[in-house]
Amino acid sequence: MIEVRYDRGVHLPRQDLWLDPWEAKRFAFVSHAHGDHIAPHEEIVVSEPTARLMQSRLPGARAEHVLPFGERRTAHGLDVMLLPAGHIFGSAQCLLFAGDETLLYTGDFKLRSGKSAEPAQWRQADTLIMETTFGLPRYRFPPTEEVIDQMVAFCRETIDAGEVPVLLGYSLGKAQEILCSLDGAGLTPMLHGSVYQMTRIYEQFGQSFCKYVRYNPNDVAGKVLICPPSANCSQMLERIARKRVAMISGWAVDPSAVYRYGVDAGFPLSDHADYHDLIRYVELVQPQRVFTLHGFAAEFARDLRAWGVEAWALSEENQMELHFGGSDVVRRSVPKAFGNAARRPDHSTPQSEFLAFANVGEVIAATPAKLEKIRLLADYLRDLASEQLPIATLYFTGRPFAQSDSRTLQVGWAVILRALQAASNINDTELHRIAGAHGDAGKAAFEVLDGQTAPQPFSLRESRKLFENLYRARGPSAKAKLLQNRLSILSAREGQYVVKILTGDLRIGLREGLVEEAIAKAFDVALEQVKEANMLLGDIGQTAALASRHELHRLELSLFRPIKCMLATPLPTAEAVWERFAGTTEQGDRVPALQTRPTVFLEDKFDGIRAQLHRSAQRIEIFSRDLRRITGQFPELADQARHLQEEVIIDGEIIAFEKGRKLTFFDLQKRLGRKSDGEDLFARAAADVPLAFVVFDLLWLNGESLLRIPLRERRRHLSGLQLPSQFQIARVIPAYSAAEIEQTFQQARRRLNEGLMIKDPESFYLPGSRGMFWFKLKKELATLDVVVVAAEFGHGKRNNVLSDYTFAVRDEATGELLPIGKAYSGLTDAEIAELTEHFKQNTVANYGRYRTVKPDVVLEVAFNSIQASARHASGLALRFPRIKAIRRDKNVDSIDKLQYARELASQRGNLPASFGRGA
DNA sequence: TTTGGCTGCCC
DNA sequence: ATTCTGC
DNA sequence: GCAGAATGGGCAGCCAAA
Repeated sequence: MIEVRYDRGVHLPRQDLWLDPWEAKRFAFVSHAHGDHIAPHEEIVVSEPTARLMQSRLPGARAEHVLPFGERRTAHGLDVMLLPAGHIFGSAQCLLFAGDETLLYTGDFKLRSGKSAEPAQWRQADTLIMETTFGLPRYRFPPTEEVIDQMVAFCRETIDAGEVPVLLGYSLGKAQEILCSLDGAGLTPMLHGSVYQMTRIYEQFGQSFCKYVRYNPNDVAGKVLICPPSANCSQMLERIARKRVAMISGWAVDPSAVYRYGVDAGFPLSDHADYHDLIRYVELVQPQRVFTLHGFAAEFARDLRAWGVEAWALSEENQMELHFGGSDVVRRSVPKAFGNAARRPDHSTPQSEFLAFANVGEVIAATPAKLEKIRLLADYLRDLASEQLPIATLYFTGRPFAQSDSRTLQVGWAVILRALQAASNINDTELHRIAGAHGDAGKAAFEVLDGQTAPQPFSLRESRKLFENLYRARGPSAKAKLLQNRLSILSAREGQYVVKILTGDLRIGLREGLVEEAIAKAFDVALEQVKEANMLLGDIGQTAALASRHELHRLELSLFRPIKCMLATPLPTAEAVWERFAGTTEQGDRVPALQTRPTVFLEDKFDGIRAQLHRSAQRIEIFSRDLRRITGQFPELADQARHLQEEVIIDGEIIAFEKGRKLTFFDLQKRLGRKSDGEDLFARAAADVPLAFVVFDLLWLNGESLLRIPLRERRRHLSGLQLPSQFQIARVIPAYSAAEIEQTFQQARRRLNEGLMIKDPESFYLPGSRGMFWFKLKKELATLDVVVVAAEFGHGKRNNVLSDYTFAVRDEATGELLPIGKAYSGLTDAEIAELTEHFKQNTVANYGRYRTVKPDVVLEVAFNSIQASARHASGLALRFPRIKAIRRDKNVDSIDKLQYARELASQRGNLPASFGRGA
């Protein structure tokens, strides 16, 4: 019999024919236009409509065997016939004649006749390879007319109730089927942009639809909105206050689908065969053996075997008993072919996956438009095979390992430079000239390596291996050696991207946030779902993998999976804070109507480490702000948490704390990076720097998430907890005016705390969001007038400007100018440009990227605290220094004196300026 | 054995 | 941490 | 308003040079 294999697509090795392969192949049959895997194939067999659909958005030459339906033809030496598959417009099955044997491959198919696809046909075949997305008996779709009637009724009822019906269905195929179904119902469909585009393409090919309009946010009333599933929970839909959302999908026969998709209703209108039709199809084709693909392939094959038909599941994914078919995922989205030139590898090193990755990075770097970046990345990710997808996705966040992976490489600039030098054989001065000239490790790597290496193909899997080996190697020398060995056999572009990942900074104007958006776009899933999954997994690669299989919904918030912190937006004054609340009150939706004045919750802002503690009866973990597990750093707190009565996730701040003695962040820091191996640390650390856990939020209580109840309620639950002695609840003070906020801020400062947190009592806990519900008020301690004594070129886009200034105060005793800190932040690009010019003309000594300058530019520098330090010659250093202003009115004779800075430093707790100089 | 440089992680 | 900038 | 880029001080741990 015809040999059939599976390796990310069905392969017939004797015929050297691939059926819907995921990756570029020499010769392949492409069943329908959902596929985005077409472009790279060298030679394809397709139906005419599919070819035309492809041609319309994938111009360019490739060898195509365009075959009519129902006629036996020869293509590439093979004897084949295409039959309509009924899935979407143009979808085809492939019947292969090999000697006196036949094989029928269905692709995605359905038996019921749809309104926008050719009805399916069939022939007897010896081997049947069939798509079995809905291969469980419970997937039995009701009669189509019945479903359509229900759907129309849903739309009518929704409109009659003054709400907007929203129907979710894939842009290509399903949406047009919906559109046809609404024909004659007296409803006006309004199409989401992507649906609109697809529909227009259908029309170009002669399909006609009922009257519809394009999405217009101001005119949704009375219309039926048709959107792709990804639009659910999107901003576009959020804006429509009164709506009812329905998912149009075969999965809707499952009653839980409504909850899983987060919609109001579901209608099982499917482009796939249901269980009954799958069985019927096997009866029609009368095969001697069956191979099943996608969805419940293993289950369906088992059922067939029970009926006496020889049947086996083909793809490995099927063994996992998914609820969602892989085929739906991988092939659903429609590709954009433009801008893919980058994916064409350099011909010098063909087949290098890593080069393809790097080239995509280059194209993304080249466009400033965010949406374009997202699109480019989505196109790349969508094409990747399941093994490559998680790796490349991770790299686009600039990480060699997942965020939840605690491994660190210990490879920095020094190691990279050493490896670059050895790999390229250039001399030290030349290396430093190049490194200096760019101020960007990646660019320097490119220039250093260009033409100096003997590139070999580098797969993504090998790249992962490289990072793992770099981790394992002990010591900078060993790491540099390892890196050198690899760099010497990479192209310059690949070397550049290896270095970019090592430095943790791709600098292509795209980071985790946009990578999440790209995942959502690539696999047509909701952005919110991607973000939540990424947070819970702590692994964007895995997130992408799950998204590609539409399995994100399986992830749930749970104990010991850290939640991203809710963050606060900084504001400079109490008035500015109050405006945010008072301002929204007038529009009237944030604060309950019964209150005449808005209430805000005030808490002291503690200067410690943000921490999230998860506690069950069996286990306790503490996570840092970046979701790193830091339980080992605070053993006594973890130990005490056992005495809590409940299962909780609490959010708070770990501070250095001892009764009667003010401890600072500085004290706390001494405990921070400590290695925890053994009980001795327990006693020693605790004795050194005693701790307290100040709790200000409760996110989980006895099996239930509290994220989506108001802060007010969460606080109420929190106050009911019995806390161990080293835990304390942050005091909340309600306030009703800017004056009260200011007064409480001053009190917080007197309590030696950093400042004030101002929170909306009605707000939910929004993980990872720095929204308009939490604010922080933190004023500068004081400002110093200082003079710039040295300037440096910056990095990245500040490569060619002197953006980084070292500044000094005057030591009265000796008359010297003593450096006290550095800063760039606070100046606009224009000011930096101006100062660059000035310092270039007033350079005292030029050391390349660093130069001392004539001390004549006076800056007003703000900071939050000042303390003794060996970092600068003044013996003092500033915390959070930033430039307040260029004091053009001052000269070097009127800058602040060292003595004054010392006084500030010596004040207890660095009280605010008003307590110091009396200003 | 001490010290300085490097790295990562807190703010 | 802080701040600015482009989308 | 958000995401990204570019920048600050200071600690502990680790390795390699002194």
